[in-house]
Amino acid sequence: MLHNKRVRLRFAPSPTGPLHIGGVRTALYNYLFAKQQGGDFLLRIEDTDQTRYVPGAEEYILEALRWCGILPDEGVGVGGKHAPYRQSERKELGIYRKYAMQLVEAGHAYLAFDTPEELDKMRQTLQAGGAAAPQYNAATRQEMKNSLTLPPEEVNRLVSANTPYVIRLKVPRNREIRLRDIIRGWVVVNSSTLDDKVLLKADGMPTYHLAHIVDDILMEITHVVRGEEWLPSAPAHVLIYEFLGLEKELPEYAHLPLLLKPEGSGKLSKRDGDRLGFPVFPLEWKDPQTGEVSSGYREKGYFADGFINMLALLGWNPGNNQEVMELKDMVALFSFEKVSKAGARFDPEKAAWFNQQYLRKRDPKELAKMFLLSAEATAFAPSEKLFGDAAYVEGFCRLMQEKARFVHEFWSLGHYFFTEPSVFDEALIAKKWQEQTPAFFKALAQRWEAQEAWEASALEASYKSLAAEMGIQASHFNQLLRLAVSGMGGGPQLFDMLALIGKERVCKRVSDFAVERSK
RNA sequence: GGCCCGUUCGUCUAGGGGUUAGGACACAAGAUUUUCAUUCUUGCAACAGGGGUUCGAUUCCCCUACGGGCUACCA
Repeated sequence: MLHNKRVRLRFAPSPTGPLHIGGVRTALYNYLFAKQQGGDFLLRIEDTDQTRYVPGAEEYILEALRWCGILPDEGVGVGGKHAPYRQSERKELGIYRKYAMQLVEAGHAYLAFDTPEELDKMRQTLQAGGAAAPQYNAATRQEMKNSLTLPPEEVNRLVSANTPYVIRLKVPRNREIRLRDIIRGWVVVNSSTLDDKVLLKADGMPTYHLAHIVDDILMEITHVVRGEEWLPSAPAHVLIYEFLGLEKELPEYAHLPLLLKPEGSGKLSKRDGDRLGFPVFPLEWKDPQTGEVSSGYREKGYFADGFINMLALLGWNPGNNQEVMELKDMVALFSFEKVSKAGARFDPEKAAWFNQQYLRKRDPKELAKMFLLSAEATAFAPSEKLFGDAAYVEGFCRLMQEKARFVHEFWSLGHYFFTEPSVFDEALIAKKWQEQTPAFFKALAQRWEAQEAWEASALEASYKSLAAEMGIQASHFNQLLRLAVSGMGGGPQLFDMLALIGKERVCKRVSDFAVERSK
């Protein structure tokens, strides 16, 4: 398994629905390693099961990867020298049947004519007889209807009569199969526990087991990185390489730990969806059949880079305590040796924390664009010219990004920057109210009306000196002042906030508050 | 049931024969910020259990328990 060749990895999802975050993570690890090694990352679509095909799923996968910044060098959507990259199209090339027949001719596979009913019956009788696992294997294939038990003339007759048949792998009995996994080390399995896997289905389509190997060989894939659910069948895959005489082409394997349901037990599934209160999909998805909508990280306001960062660390770590890192850092630091073996549940709180970290790093200009697109902003924008003031909106975002975890929180945190506060925290007023409040605030409004330099430090200075002149303790009024202007008790730095909101509105609100509340 | 994989704070994890078992999220307390959801400091909190091997095991081996995956003409 020496690879002097160019490193090539692929992500090969099945278009049976939206990609969930476990799939995104698999794609990410493939991408990270490929890029680190200066190799290629390809996207192949494994649509060999016509019964499970879901319209829109492939487009979803492409868009999700694009949103995440996991861009294929080659594959569906970008093309490349090994096109086509969709297995349903590759089937037309006849490659899968060719390899299957090669195995049959070498005596490593055979034709099986058993109908689904006959298979059912076999499994039932085996189970009734107390067999541990009712499998089509070396022990049972002698009892079945296949090219191993039927005379050659009969096989020929059935084939020319267009009798449906599948091609099965002839798994030898009692052979030790060894497989090296980069993450898990050597995995040893006795071939007797494997069944005679179907390689080519009756409809002429290959199964996953055949298709992915044929394509990996043809596409010169060097590393197979996939979910742990494939580990049990990996020995069969090794056997196929061997039977094809291509042991030398055997890729390196890395079976990734699964992403577990955030609560309860089992692997994270597409069904979990919003039941759990947070998305399991990168993008929103509408089921074409049921019309049911599942939320996505993008639509929930997560930044793609933060999302990817969070996902990368679910099962991998860079070997130091660094957590916040960009894609290029991950590319530099990635290694399969640092991928953990056990499945991981993820913590929605941590996901939100990552978003907060990325929100802090964002340029307020970019945040302003996002904020302006939010539902509240678009609702108020037509009637409020402040939304058109780029510097103002940017200043607002600069203050908000220190407070929020998501852009969509900006509005509830700071709507008073754009609209007059209508709801006041009465409990806080009751608690903080001082006898001199009306007098002080009226005087303050007057002084600020005449304020020349409308900036935070100057405001603070005049505020304090006025209090001193009136012989009162300024700090007792701080929160009330904030409240008079915003309606609430918490927010950004007080004088920064007043500075941005502006003289006219601050003075009016402070004065109105004094008048209203002294009644 | 069978086969395979796994098991360090509540969660994500570092570590690895001798450590005060480290970090992050969450939680709690204190500080500062005039507010606070920020920031800082501190605290809480883990090697599944039992046997070995060893001077010494959380680390290596075995067993058990628990968890997960697979057991389709699905991927």
